[in-house]
Amino acid sequence: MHDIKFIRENPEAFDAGLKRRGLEVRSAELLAIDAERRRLMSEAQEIQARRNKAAKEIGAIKSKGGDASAIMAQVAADKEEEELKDAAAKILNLDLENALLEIPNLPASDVPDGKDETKNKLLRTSGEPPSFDFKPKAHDELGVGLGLMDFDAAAKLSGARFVVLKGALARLERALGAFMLNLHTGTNGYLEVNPPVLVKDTALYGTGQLPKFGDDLFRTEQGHWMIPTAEVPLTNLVSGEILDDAKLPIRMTALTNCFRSEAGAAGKDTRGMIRQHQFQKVELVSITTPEQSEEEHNRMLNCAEEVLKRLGLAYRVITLCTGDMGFSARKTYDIEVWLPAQNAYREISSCSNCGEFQALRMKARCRKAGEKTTRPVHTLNGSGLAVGRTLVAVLENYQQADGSIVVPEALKHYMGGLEVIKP
RNA sequence: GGAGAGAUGGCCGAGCGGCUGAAGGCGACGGUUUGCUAAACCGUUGUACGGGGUAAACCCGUACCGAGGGUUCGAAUCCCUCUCUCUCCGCCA
Repeated sequence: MHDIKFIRENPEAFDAGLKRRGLEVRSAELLAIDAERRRLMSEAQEIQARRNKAAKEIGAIKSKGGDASAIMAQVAADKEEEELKDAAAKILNLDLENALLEIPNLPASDVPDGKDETKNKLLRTSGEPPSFDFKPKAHDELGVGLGLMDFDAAAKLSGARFVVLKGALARLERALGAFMLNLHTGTNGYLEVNPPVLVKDTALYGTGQLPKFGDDLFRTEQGHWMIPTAEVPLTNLVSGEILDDAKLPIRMTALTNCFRSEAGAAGKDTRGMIRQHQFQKVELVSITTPEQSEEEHNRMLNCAEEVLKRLGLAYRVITLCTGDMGFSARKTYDIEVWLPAQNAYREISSCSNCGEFQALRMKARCRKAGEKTTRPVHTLNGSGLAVGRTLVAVLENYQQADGSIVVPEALKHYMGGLEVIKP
């Protein structure tokens, strides 16, 4: 959420940021509401101060057995007026908040401008796509061929966009999750967290999925929402807190299932495991001071890249342009892994710096020891990595002509020493 | 699911409808004392919003004692609703 004070002091910068996102300018409209609401608030407060004083006088007079009816009449009139102003101010406060909640974060100055993904900027590539002396198969063909990946069974149980993994592939997914978690909790220094995957509205408002994107989520009959990413519970862990600057950055990681309705993706990636309603993901979340967040963003990106390097997978990193960034982000790097069967790089991680945007929504602040003023923290999140898509990448990149899969060196230990997955 | 108890500041804990932003204790911070440590003593110690101040410091006002309503000239204190926590019973991975 945006700080109305910032908009008050920097209306042109605010509008310029919205324009870069391809949106209409809003500062004039917001500031008009703001001015009116502040006027009403201070008027109501003045009356309240008067009433508080009068109430004390009444108490004093009555305790001496005197007659306070004159003051009481005045107070009654004041009260009526105050209630009117209060009610009006309350409505405007809500109007303002609702408007602010629906406005996305402003892009950082170094984010490339552009309407859509065609304007994203390549940052670097790493590794060589493998060459095959046969036509590489798609991961779903490989998995089904091995008899260890079953979309029909999943459809029977749950419908489209689900999968059943068995045997060595089920284990491979577990191995990938464990491998990533070990890397991040070990050398990368993240704290492992096992959070709920069902959360309340407030958590989703905090990270920005609500109020605008409820359609992308699953909701239980009891009113819980299923998390679309562990970013939601992990980041909201600091909601409402005032953290000591010295304790930052806080780095957390979690392996969870993620649930997405894929409402807007009808017909997209219908084959295979690329786009599922339920998938596993290892998430990285950092909570930092405002000064630290940019450096932390790069660090996080490196942590995610390290997973692919150790798995020996080719990838590239791109900086998303203003038009392709998510709602809460001020800057985002995507990592795309090479998929031989698609002959293309496909997204496997997204690392975003949200600046103070989420912190303002969830009232997460920090403070230097000994200082009075609090500041909103900065929040960052990134996939490290999407486990399901990593499994897809391993299958396609490590496939052999006979349809068997070589287990990457880094995973052998997790696979109980298994070298090759074959039927 | 049934029955009961509770929710107060960083923590513990008191609180008659007005003198309570909130006693007391602990912790933390600053200081005095001290060869060092310990101890003792003194002081400070919430957040947000609005206004003032170029800004930091600071000053004024308002709100907040789980949340939201209500009663009252006046509510942490009375009433209603909700949420959460705890205990016991049942069920259960």
